[in-house]
Amino acid sequence: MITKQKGMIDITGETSKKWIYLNDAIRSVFEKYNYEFIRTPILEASELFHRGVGETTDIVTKETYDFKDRGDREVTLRPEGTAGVVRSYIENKMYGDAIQPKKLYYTGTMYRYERPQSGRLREFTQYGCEVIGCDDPAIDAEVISIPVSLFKLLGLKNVKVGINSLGDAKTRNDYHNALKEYFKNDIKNMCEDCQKRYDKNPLRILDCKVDGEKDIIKNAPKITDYLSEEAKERFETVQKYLDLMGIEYVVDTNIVRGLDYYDHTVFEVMADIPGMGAQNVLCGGGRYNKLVSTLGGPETPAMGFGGGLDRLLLAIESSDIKLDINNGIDAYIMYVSEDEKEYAVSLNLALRMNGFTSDMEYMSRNLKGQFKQADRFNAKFLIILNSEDIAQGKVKIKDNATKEEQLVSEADLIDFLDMNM
RNA sequence: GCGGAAUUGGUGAAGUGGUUAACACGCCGGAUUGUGGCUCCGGUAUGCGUGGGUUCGAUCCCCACAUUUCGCCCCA
Repeated sequence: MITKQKGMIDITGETSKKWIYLNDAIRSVFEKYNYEFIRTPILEASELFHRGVGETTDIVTKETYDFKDRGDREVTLRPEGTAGVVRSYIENKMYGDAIQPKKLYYTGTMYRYERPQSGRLREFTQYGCEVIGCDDPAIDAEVISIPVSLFKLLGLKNVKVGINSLGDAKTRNDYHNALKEYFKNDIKNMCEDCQKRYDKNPLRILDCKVDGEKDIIKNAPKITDYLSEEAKERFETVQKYLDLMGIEYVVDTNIVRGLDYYDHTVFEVMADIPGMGAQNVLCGGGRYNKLVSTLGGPETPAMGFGGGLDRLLLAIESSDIKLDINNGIDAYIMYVSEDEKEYAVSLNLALRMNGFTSDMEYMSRNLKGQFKQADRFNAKFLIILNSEDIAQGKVKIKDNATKEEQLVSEADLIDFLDMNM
């Protein structure tokens, strides 16, 4: 048997209904925020991610699906959404568009070669947005509010927003050095991972799961102490707008994010939901004012976020949230004889062309079986064909809730269904 | 990439080195000769993750691989 690839999933049955519902909900929220849909390729030049996401990030060094195509081009399956959108922004010269800032949203599959577990797949679906061409802190707050609105509308509780500011490049550099200085003498007593992080990314030491509770980490310098006056004021303004929108958040100076391009505001939304395991970050994002120029475009500030659709679905399911999924068809057509079946075939099409959701028997079941099938489809009306009725130009319709039956003439059938739907 | 656990039919699952691998749900049929959802009865076909090995014989023992899952790393 040929099986699916590791870390990739089939979405079927009940799950696929939830999947579509979530996609609709996401689209609807972005449209209310006046974002424009953008679709970019899944396959991009490898260089885009190396330059964009960062040469030293884990995502690029050990998680990308890199390969050469038949034309010997170095290509990569996108591990995240932002780089491709920014590439498109530059390539299509969107900085010249009349409408600014560009507010773009996307959904699509992303690929990371990781060891899969619950909530972490090799092929996963992300939704997200990018606001390019605007440095207003109110945009930071708007972007943060999007997933918060989405989760609220879906009925998700126990979600926490954490925000932080990474400042500009100088701030990060100063802080980086300050941390190294601070941990210099004690790093040898800390866990193996921390020792690796010390060289690679000392910020990561701060949210270590092994040493995280030790005083040495708790008393470490905080990045907010290294922010310039402007950066600090900017961060406070973002918080002011969040307060004005009534969005609850905590300032968590340990939020770092794994992509190199972030500066100033960064944020995460965590699900505090049992059964979510270690993969409890539902979405994350931040400002990236240098990325557009890094990728060869004009100096252009930008802000965005990405969220995991698969994780959102997990969160919905483990929170026992009932989504308002439209289950059930309008009519199920039942019959026994061949001439009734012939009538059923044309009636079925007529119903569909008139806007009803309908289906009919195809498995040659007996009537009892057809009733069961109709119940499985949650049919509102059962149309039970009978040669004698048909001969008189009538069909029998049974309301599957009230069990009332009545004969309706062929000509009145559509009107009857319209009135009773 | 590192460490642990798991893998029996459509589903949930018992079980054993040896003729037909429980039980339950589901599904199909019958009682009910064209009106069901209760009940009773019957049926349910390439079933023991895949490939090797040990053995007279393997679903059960051994090895490898695959997939899933939990944790780490990291992240959505």
